[in-house]
Amino acid sequence: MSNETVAADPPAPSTGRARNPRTHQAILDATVQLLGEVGYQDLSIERVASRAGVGKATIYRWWNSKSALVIEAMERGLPVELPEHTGDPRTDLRAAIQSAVQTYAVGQVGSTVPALAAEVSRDATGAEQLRQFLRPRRDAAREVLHQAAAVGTLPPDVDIETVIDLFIGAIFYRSLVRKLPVDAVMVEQLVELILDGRLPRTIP
Amino acid sequence: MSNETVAADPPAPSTGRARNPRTHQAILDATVQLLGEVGYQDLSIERVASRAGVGKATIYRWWNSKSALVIEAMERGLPVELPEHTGDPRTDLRAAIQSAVQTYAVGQVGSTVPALAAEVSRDATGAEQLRQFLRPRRDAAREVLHQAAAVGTLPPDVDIETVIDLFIGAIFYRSLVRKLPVDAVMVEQLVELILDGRLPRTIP
Amino acid sequence: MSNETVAADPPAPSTGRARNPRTHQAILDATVQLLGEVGYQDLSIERVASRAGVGKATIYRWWNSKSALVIEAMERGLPVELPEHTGDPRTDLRAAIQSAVQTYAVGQVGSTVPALAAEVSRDATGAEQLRQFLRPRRDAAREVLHQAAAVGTLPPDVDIETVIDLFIGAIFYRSLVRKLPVDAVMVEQLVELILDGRLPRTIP
Amino acid sequence: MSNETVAADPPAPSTGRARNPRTHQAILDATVQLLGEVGYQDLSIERVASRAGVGKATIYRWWNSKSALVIEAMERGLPVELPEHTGDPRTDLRAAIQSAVQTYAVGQVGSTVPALAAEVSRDATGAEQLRQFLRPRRDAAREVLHQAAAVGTLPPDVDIETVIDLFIGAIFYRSLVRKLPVDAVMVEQLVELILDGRLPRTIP
DNA sequence: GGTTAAGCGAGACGGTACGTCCGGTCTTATT
DNA sequence: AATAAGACCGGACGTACCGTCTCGCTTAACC
Repeated sequence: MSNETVAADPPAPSTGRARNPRTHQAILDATVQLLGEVGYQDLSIERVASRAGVGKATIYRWWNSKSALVIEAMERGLPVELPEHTGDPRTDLRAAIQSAVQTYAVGQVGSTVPALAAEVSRDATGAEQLRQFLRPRRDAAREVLHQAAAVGTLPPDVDIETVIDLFIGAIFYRSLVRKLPVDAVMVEQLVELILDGRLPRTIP
Repeated sequence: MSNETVAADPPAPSTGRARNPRTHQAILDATVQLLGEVGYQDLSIERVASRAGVGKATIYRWWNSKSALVIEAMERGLPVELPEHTGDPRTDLRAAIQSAVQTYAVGQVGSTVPALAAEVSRDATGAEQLRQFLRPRRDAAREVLHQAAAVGTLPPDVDIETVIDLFIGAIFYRSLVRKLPVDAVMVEQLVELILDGRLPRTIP
Repeated sequence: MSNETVAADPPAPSTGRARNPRTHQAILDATVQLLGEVGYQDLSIERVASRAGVGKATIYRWWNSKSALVIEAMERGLPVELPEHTGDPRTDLRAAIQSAVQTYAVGQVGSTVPALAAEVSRDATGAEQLRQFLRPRRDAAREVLHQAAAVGTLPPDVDIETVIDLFIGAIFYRSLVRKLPVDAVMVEQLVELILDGRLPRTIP
Repeated sequence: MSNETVAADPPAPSTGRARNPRTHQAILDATVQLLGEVGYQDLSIERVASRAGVGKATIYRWWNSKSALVIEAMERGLPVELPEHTGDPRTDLRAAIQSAVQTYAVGQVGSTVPALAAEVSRDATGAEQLRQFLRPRRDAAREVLHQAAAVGTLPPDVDIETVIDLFIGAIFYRSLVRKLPVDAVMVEQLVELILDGRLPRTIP
């Protein structure tokens, strides 16, 4: 269901020296480190190579762009944390939404996504890689909503993908575009919107 | 209501020659042109200067970054289109949402916003500029929702800003991050969610 | 009289598989081809290997430098053409000088020699290889001059090596350094200088 | 009579900031230094830039190849030493030949010339630059031989250019191609050849 | 209305990074 | 054991821009 790798590995070579796994891990590690230290914009292939003790050409051999490298590095180095499943729709949905807040409004991943989105805007392959990267982040939420629909907490024909876009989009947009904090109140507003159809209210 | 200029004008010159308006317009025009031709990523100050027939230093004198230049150019060159006000909440909200779709999912502006969001993530001044740029885009929606709350279509204590984040976020995220189209169905889903508390449903 | 091979053969293999003659010929052939197509400067080991269908390491195993490879390739692939011996000193000397013109001012070999000379300037082994490569080219001239001294056309104590340096040097320098053509007039001037002690004259 | 500059300066810019002479001197100085330290082959534009404290692009702006840079650096940094003129043909010719020995068989210039000759072999512009670089080195010799022809020591119709090629070629070829030393004996052999028509003899 | 400071074009400049090529060395599997 | 294939580190290539800095010219603003 999830992709194995995001990188566009060149056609499997039938002969020749095998790919050195240590080298590749070093590159991915260096990428994650630099992402945390200087951010996506100031991360250069040259610095990754130097940090990893690797030739630039080795990086270009296996990844054809900075975005492809960063996506794979984040996949392996910053895995999605899956909250436990209780079975109670409200509890589980709240956990899923809080997980999205963690991802987009707190962690390293979120602040990198706008740059990736911008970078792949003229690159169909990159766009697909980005989609595949985001997919597992949505899986937990999807499962929770499926469960809720199954037990009747949500209507059976609810459009789950759009519901997910609703709360991830709100968190993403408020945090990364408008640069405003996303607090517990907003999480609760989103939970109530989805489970109760109650629009967000201001606190009196 | 909106800011006059986004640029950080240098210290007021007590004497000497004044800023040449023709030069500035040429720079902004060239920026809008290049934004359409090559996109934000490949737009360089050097190309803008060359296209505008202007020295690079003149650009740096009046704008301290590419993002500041682009924001001002978009403000002046790609003004927000304001749909007319009918007084019917459903009609007006639908128009406001469609306007957001136009902005983020169709036009030149939307595809630039992720890049701006990424660029200003480490720059408080830039973040404020971006917020001010986005403000007028929200104003129409805010007014519609105020009106709806006034006539009782929405609860009086509805959190209008969060409602706006909800539908702009969903459109923005689906279109620009997930690179999926935003169609009329989704617009209707958003209208019904806000006015009827009805979660999005799949089409049977 | 001439060396058998210029290459620094690795330590004599006491056991194991022997050097593959087909492979070696393919390498030398590819080298001669590329020398003609792109010249010495742009000839790379990588291209030779690819053209010959051979691994780079195989080349490095048998030749320790590009110059060694090229020298051996030219020895085998572009052999010196020896003019027939008539016994008449003037005819034979003229033929020897014309042969030098062919070598240095017309063929593939000459234009490679400056590059080799430059390359081996800090490499004693390479210098010796270059000397050995050039030796057979001098042999014909030496024999002609010996014969002339024997029959009294030249003084018995003539310094034959220096005489050879004189005419080869003049041809080499004018053609390859000054990039000027070497014509029949100059050949005759050299013949008369050596046999008659007549300095070169301008044509009236 | 001599060229003013070898570099292919871009068309004189009528406007804009003036070329910084200190920067250019620093580049030429660094080139001469590195030429002495590592030789032409291992001299890279990158090292010159780093040594001179200069951006690579600045070098490429004014010189379009390594050879053009090196030629101009040698012209300015390793000027030809002119022996004094006595009026006696034999003395002056000996001095001119010894000067050629200094240049080609001892100094930094000579060992660089084969590399230059090789590099410009497919480049007409470079070939012309090399010719112009060599010209002043020949001027002293030319004047001496003109003088000798004027006073009757040489035939009036002597082909002076070819005579110069003869002795420079012999020195150049023996020293740089055959890697043999050029001693006082050879100088005397060349003087006697030219002034007396006496072929070189071996020392008994 | 003459003086003068600033605006301005052009572009030089030191840097950083780009993406590519090649040099030499080293595995790996094949022959 | 020699080889074809090719991964790998490192160094250099020539180019594009960055943001800053002169130049010399032009022109508006103040005396």
